[in-house]
Amino acid sequence: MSAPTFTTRVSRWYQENARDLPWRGPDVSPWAILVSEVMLQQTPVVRVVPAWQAWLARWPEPAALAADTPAEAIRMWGRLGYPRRAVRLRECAVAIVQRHGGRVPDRLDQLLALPGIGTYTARAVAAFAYGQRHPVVDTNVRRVVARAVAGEPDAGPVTRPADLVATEELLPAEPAAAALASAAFMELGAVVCTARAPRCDRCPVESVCAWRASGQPAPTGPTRRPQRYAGTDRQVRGLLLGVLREATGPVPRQRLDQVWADDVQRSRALAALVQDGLVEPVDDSSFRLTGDTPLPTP
DNA sequence: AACGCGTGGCT
DNA sequence: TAGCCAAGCGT
Repeated sequence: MSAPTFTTRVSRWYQENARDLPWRGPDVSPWAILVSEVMLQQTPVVRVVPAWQAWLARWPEPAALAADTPAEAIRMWGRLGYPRRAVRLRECAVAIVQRHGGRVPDRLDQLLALPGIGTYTARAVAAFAYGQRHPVVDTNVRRVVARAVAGEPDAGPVTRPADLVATEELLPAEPAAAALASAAFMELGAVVCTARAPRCDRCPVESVCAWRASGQPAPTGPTRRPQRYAGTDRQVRGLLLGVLREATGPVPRQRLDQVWADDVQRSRALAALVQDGLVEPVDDSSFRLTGDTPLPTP
């Protein structure tokens, strides 16, 4: 398999089969793309679409979000999960205003320095919002490259420098074509070369896939320990936050006490929410989302 | 470097 | 049914 063949096939497949996702439109701002990338960190596309539209209708540019409270960001985040992302996204907007005059930066190092923006998201914004030639490597791309190029059933759990190098070698020289290829690799991993049940009969590179050629071996070695949820602090945090999100004023501690019986665990979870900037005490007996203000009396 | 961090749909 | 999983990041 040559890289041009592989990349050309996947790119052509993408141009004919890409899902019509709203952040892929022609007039989508860098800020809107950044917001989509943060929301898509560990949250499925179908749940992100409506949240993204509502978020941008309310905060069409970074300065608007920066001027609002963390509490409103947490509420708008809804049930996308990992609500620390909402707080960081607002902090990101503040940093964009302070450091970059309210415009999303186009330099990789400046993007990486923003809160909540890591290796993947920085490269995704640079490529998809600004058309730069950078390898954009997420879990889908790692899996596609591991299978099709290396012949391995799956990639490692984290992005390593070697993954960036391997993906960079697949990119066309021309920046716009490289960005399109990155989107195409991600799409292929998301809808065809999936983790559980790959649809090889619909794959544009089945005939050149190293994993397919070697008989599609199953993964060996230690499988990653599955993430538990029931009974964890995360579940308790979610329950506490659910109450605070719905509240219109300070929430008495007694009401929070009702969401979880174990005092030690509940207190630990609440303290962690405070530590993470999601929640703050109002006085010695009540709490609210950070910066929340009571509804004005009509 | 492994772990903590939400949520809901799918098999 | 109860895991398993989904465009990661920060520590």
